[in-house]
Amino acid sequence: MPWEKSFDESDVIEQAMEVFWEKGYAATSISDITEATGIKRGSLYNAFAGKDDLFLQSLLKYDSGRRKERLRQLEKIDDPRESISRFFDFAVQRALKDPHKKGCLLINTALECEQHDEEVRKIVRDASREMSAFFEKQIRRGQKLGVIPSTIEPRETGRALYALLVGIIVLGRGTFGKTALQQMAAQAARLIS
Amino acid sequence: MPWEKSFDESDVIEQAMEVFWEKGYAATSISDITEATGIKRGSLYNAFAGKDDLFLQSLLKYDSGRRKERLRQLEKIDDPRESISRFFDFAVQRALKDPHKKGCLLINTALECEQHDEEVRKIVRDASREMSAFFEKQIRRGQKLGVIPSTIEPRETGRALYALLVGIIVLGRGTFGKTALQQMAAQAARLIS
DNA sequence: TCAAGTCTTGACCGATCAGTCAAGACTGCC
DNA sequence: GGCAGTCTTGACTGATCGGTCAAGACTTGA
Repeated sequence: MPWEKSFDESDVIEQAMEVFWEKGYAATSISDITEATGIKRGSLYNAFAGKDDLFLQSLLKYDSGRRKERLRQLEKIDDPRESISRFFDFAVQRALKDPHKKGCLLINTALECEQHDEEVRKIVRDASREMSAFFEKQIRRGQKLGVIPSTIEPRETGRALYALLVGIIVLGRGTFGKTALQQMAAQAARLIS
Repeated sequence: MPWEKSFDESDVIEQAMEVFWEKGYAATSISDITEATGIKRGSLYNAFAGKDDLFLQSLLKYDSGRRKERLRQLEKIDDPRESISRFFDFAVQRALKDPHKKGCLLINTALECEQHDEEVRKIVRDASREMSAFFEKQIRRGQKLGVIPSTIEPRETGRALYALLVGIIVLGRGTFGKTALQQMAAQAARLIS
């Protein structure tokens, strides 16, 4: 039998993801990725179909390994108000901690959608819908539990919470500092009270 | 005296702006711009220092000609609640009308800040601060007029309104349709009541 | 009429882009 | 040991990138 690959494809995808995340798809070259991973050009093309494919794999990994995983964790929290506020806190913390201010790969990708094919766009679209559905679900749960007023419209407010979150993540990439981001995040609570 | 330029620099900047706005800085080539404007390569470099400069001019024109102009119009409106809601309505209308779903050039640029120099970053940062200051000012005005509750914190809420607006503009670029965007925009009113 | 000076044009530059490929390195089966 | 088959490597491709430049077109003042 043949020679085994000298690298783990999943590791390479993870490292490529970091590069795409930081620089964006258009501004990332294959050379950037070979430098970041140490994998030589030919080996990279032996393992992946091309730049598109590498990006797609990166996005899929981000979507299932980070976004969906986070949703799963937050859904475990008993108080839905807390699961909502924790989401905002996490976004603020991540923005403050990340020295590269990368934001969210899915949101970054949404803003360069023109450059991608339908498969990538669908991932972004589905992720977005799942996110606002998460907020909607938490609101409905809170209303059943009696901790969120029944006058609140779950769908409308869920979508607004998601838009607010997206705005905070975008503005966290440079413009605003700790205080401002925390103030924005705190206002989320007012949308569900 | 010499030969006059056969084109209006301001027109060229306007057309270049459209290209940068639609495709982003990294994905836009000089050839894209020569095709869009009809100006030959050499003439373009005779009039502008390079791609960076052309982008800077485009961004400056967008910032002063569109963003600031819009703020000036909205500040004329008597009822500050209406001037706020009009801003959200405008963002939704623009997203629905624009077939290219370009969003906002300043926000798009904020997400590719790594590729730009300090001058561009400063424009983006200042614009962002001016935007949240606008919302804050309208809230203070509304409180003086007695149409916005005095319990609302102007700075915090102003910033949240801006984040919500940014989120709507970003999500307007593909993911959500008319109904969803209008629902998000409608929730802005709940932050100031 | 012509010299001075700017604008236009398209060929051209080196660098870099995404992607290819042949030659050699290596592993495991026979 | 040797063959089959895959992986690695780095040189290579043609296309395109941002940017330059010399030659010609044109306008104006003298």
